[in-house]
Amino acid sequence: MARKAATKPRKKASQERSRATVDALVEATARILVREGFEKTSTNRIAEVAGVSIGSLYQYFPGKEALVAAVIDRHNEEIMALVRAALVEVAEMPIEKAVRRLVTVAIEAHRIRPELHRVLAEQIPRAGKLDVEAYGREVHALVRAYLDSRRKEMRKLDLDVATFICVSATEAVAHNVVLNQAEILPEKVVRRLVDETTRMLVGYLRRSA
Amino acid sequence: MARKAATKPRKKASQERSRATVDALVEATARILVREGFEKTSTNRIAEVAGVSIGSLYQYFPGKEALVAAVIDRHNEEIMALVRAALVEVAEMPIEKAVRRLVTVAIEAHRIRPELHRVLAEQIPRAGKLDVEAYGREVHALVRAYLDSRRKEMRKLDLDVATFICVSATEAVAHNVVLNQAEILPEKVVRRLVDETTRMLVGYLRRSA
DNA sequence: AGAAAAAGCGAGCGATTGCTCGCATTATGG
DNA sequence: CCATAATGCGAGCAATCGCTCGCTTTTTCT
Repeated sequence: MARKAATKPRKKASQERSRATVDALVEATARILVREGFEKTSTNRIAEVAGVSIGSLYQYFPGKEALVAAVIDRHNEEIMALVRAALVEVAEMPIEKAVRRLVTVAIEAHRIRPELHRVLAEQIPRAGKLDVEAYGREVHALVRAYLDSRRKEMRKLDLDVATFICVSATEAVAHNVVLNQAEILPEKVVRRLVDETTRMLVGYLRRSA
Repeated sequence: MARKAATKPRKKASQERSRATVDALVEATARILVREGFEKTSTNRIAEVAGVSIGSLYQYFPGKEALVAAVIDRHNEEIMALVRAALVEVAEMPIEKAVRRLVTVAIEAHRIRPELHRVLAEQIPRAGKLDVEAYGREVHALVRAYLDSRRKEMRKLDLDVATFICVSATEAVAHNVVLNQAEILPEKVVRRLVDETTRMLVGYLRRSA
């Protein structure tokens, strides 16, 4: 609180070409994470790959964690863009169609950058955890709102519990589909998994036994 | 292949008190992981906390990765013991009871050492990945075998796909229950989650639409 | 008892890491 | 056109890391 390093604001926004520098640094971080792993991701290496000096790096980022956090945020934002769009698109659909769409999107979202996703999932640093939780809460709220709006088509259920379970299950299937089989994913199998997951969720949400 | 360091077998089994040394090292690694995080987990620190010299550490473990892998293995083995026992216990039960039991055990298993589980889940090192996959395959095989034995009570389904989805969903719920809410877990809510998850899975597996 | 093997020790090496600071280069605006 | 700010630079320091090696202590076996 007291000090803020007057002469060296450490982390400053950009006005001109500095934007490019920041982008290059984040992009380099992502590439190194994917191609060399988290352990090899040092600030010196990042600067080198980005074609930027370490001095410049520290003008925009307070440390390695900040770089990695930026990569994570970028990736999460891409995913969230898909998810948000899907939830809007789905707002007026009946649950069967909606669930199918959402499950499909969940898998697509996890497939945006499989290798990066894998690294981020497997070698989590430490920071950014709060942000991830924030995204989680947002998804929960959005899905909950949809389920609430379609209450009439469903059995009596505890909205929060149902949302929690549906979101967890969907994420898990998407996550495992991308992480376990990775590259070799016959489109047929994916469709099959979407069908089955949809069946499970719809069966769980609908009225009737 | 060529060299094996004859005078320094590096990683040797134990005969007497050395057992205690190895245990102390693994236990110290776990404690540091939980209390100081993965970054602070250096071989020097591990030796210090274990009350053992670095020299001794390197007599039994080829490096930091091996220590962490040992902790992971230990933890996974504890979990697998519960899971294996549950699957035996459940072998003769009808699906409703069996699923309820398995979901309960999944949550219990994730609760063995919540903080350690969290660290291992959040700050994975790199090694041991193969072992984790091996456990995953074992669970898959066991569950698949159970489902196969109860085929008559269920609708026609692709065993592998159904197993994959059920295991993924159950693990995800258990995982999130432990990681998200962590300490504050009213027993009532847990029961509720078990009930709902069971309902979803049984509804998915049973015959009838 | 004594010798050999097993276990334990820790100073200290070479390498790497995160990061600073003084200076050079480029843009902006009066 | 030049003063001032913004941006970029990179040698190099202090700290830390993983790890070795020569040595002492303890145990085992005869």
